[in-house]
Amino acid sequence: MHDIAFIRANPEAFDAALARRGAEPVADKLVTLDAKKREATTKVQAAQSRRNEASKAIGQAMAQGDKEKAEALKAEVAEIKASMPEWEESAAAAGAALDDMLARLPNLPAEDVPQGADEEDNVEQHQWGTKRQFDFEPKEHADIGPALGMDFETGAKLSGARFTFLRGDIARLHRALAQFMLDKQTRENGYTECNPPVLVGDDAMYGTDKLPKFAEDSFRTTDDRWLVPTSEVPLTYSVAGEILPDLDQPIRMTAHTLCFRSEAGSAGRDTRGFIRQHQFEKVEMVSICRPEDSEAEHERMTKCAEGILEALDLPYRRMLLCTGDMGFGARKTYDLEVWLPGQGAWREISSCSNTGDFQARRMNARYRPEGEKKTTFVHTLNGSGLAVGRTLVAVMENYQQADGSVAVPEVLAPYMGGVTELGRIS
RNA sequence: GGAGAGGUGGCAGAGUGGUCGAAUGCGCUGCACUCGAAAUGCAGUGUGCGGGUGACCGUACCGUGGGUUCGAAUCCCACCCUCUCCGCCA
Repeated sequence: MHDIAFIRANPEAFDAALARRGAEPVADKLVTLDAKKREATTKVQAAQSRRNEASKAIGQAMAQGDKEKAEALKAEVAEIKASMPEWEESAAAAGAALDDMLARLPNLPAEDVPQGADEEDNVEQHQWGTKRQFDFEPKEHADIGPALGMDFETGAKLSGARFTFLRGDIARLHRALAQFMLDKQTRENGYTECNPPVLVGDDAMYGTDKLPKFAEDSFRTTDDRWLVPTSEVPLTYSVAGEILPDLDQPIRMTAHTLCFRSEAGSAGRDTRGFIRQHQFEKVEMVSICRPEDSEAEHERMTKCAEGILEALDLPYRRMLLCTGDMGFGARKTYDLEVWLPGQGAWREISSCSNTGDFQARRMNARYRPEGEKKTTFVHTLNGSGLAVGRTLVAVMENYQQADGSVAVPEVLAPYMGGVTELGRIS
């Protein structure tokens, strides 16, 4: 959500920033609606003021037993009241139109976000690790998976396309990855472990900018709740409506949850394999911080995600997303792309975004700076640390061996109960 | 799911149609007293929106949304949430 006061004061700058994302200029329309709303509101308030005054006078007149005066005042109030609905409706209509427009506008990109149309224009920041050399032709995870217990057919039998049934040590490895990530985020990176609901109401989805634009990308329950597309939603929304006392330290939360996405716009993309599922697991990081701290926090968060890949010895590169590839609510995003030798491609495994005060405005999350009377909107950040399913894919492809087995990364040993390699099951 | 009770300011808690944005207590902030602290006294202490350079003014908000009324924290309706008991249940 954007600050209408800012747009009113800087219409050209607003449109220019929006244009970087390929959006049409709207400041003019917004300012007009805003003026309309405020004009009507002022009229309503003036009428209310007169009504309140007269009503008090009626009370006094009644107390003094002056019925005549009271009746005269009542007539006056009736007249005032008659003029109110028109302006009330006008104010409400303009306000609703304004809110609706604002709610559908994406966040403005930060200044250092490169201009671009799509992922082709993202800018690589750095690479880490060395791509493994294989003395055989490395396979894609979807080809080695079935023999190891990654059962796409049973997933499809149960639930349709984009569902997978894991069985045996590969299921355990999947669990081990999640445990490992969560432990690292909590023990080393200072995030508080959370276990939030994954069914949430409209407010939580709206506040974290998943609604109204992306309703068709999420699953809805029959009792009008939403299956979260990411635990960013419950973690971030946990501070909605709050006025936080101080934020000397950012509030850092992490959770390992199921995530659900209908993948409505992705027909035909990544239909094979475990990359794009309707249901997947993710360890999420969320930070709530002061505006002046959010840039540093964004860098820190991205490093926390990178730390997981480094511990697993998975080569990756960090991409700074261009204006055309950034998500709706982000003002700046880093994607981490892991190297998949089977596919011979870099694939997104984490996305860390600074949304600035965009979500905070929607969900009214503020804090009071030390010694100040005014409240300020917080900044919110979210990042994957990491997508568990995709990390499993990366481990499979990077740690595969000539016989189709997969070695277990050393750091996962404490979680694997002595299993050092995934072999064929039965 | 059934029955009952209840949702008021940071917290506790009064208020059941008229200067109520709301008593009182606690907490917090400032000032006074003190060498300092405690105790005490005095003053202040919610949020949004609109207007004004500003002191400030107006307006809305007592779970949420409607309604009745000249006037609603207070009456009516619907919904949400919490608590107690019963039922069911991992």
